[in-house]
Amino acid sequence: MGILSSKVVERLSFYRQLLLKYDNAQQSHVNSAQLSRLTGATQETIRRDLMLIGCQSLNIRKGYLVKDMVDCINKVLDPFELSRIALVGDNDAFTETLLYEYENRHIRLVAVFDFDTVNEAFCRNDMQRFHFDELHDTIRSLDIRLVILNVPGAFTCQTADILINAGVKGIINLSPVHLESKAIYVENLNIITAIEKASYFMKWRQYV
Amino acid sequence: MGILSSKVVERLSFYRQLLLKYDNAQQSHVNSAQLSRLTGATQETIRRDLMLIGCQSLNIRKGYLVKDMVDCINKVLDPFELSRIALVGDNDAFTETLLYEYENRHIRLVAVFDFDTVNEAFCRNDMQRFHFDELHDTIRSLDIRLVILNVPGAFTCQTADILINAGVKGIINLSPVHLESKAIYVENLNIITAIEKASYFMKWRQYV
DNA sequence: AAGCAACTGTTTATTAATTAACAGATCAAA
DNA sequence: TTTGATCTGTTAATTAATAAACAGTTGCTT
Repeated sequence: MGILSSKVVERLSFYRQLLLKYDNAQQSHVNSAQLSRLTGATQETIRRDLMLIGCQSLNIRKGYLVKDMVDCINKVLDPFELSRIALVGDNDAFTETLLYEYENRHIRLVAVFDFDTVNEAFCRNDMQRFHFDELHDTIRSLDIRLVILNVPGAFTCQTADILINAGVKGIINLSPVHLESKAIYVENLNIITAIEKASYFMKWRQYV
Repeated sequence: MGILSSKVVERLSFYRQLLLKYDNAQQSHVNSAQLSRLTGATQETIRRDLMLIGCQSLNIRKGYLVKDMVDCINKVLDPFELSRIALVGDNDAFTETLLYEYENRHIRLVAVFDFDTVNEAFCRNDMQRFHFDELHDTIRSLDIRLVILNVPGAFTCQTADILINAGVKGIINLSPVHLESKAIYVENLNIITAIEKASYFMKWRQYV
């Protein structure tokens, strides 16, 4: 199977997030119409996405088996081995999410870097807190490849340099300064752009 | 001029963020090749975007006048009147960004809601801190239409309900539970999806 | 003032993504 | 066992987005 497009990967991630809740609710099957209602994607898009990853319905009248679909998506999205990630610039909501809500055995938050002292509320033996000063050395010694960067824009570039220099290969950049790199993978989630986009479409669609 | 596509709006926001730094650096002109290098978009895409909003180069040999381009983008992206926004679930980096880095006279952070007590570091007379208990009443009395939702997934839906009920017309959802609404504008910036996407492409592009 | 170089503005072509359409398979009910 | 409703899997059509191509204009240089 070849590489999938960015949009397909996004949707697969989204389907799985929904299905994991479904699974807990003892719903054994799901069809494309139901998924369409939950996701906003059309039925055809969903079936096509599943076709691309070789996920087939075994019971054509009831739709897809939730467990099967999750397994198929797991095979595509989960890294081969444990991926240790770090959060640079604290955010209680993210920390809580990554530690307690995101139960993916293949991806785990192992370090949080901040200026502040330790926040006792979020301490586990498999997750440690560090001061910014320890950034380079800790990233290197823990062999962290993927980092969520959540610092004010004034620190974005210098922090990114430290990270790349310490061996990081992917940055999810939540800071308001756009990062661009050919050497590593960068995903910019720019809050300023999000606000301006929201304002624009709220104006046009006359929600306001 | 008609409504622009989501991608064009995103790029315009991005161009402006770059140009505002350019402007400070006393660079009077910029051409599409330079912008292309900074943004990753092709020259043609950039020229086409600018054409769409009626932004023209007055000096065809030097490229676009930075000031003019910013003015053109302002006209398209900035709301007619002051847009008061709120941050629900604190995040020091975002608060700092929105208060001190994002100097847009048309969009202003006026309220932060959190469980914690006041963080003295971020207090200004035009921005106030509130407890979650005050969410509904404060949103309504301050007439806030756009909110950044930054809470753990367990609280996403109930908080969104309160917000919508209080008159909010747009939510930028940073929590790990997808929101979908036909009544209001929703922009999901899902950190779980971002992580899974990054892992996927890092694997395929062999950055790891 | 003539010629050249640089960069835009716009049209046309190409590629990507989404939606529509429908044949085929299978389960359920009568 | 037959009929029919339902939902998939896949191909074809449409739409959206990007990239290429190039004519046209202007300023700079000689």
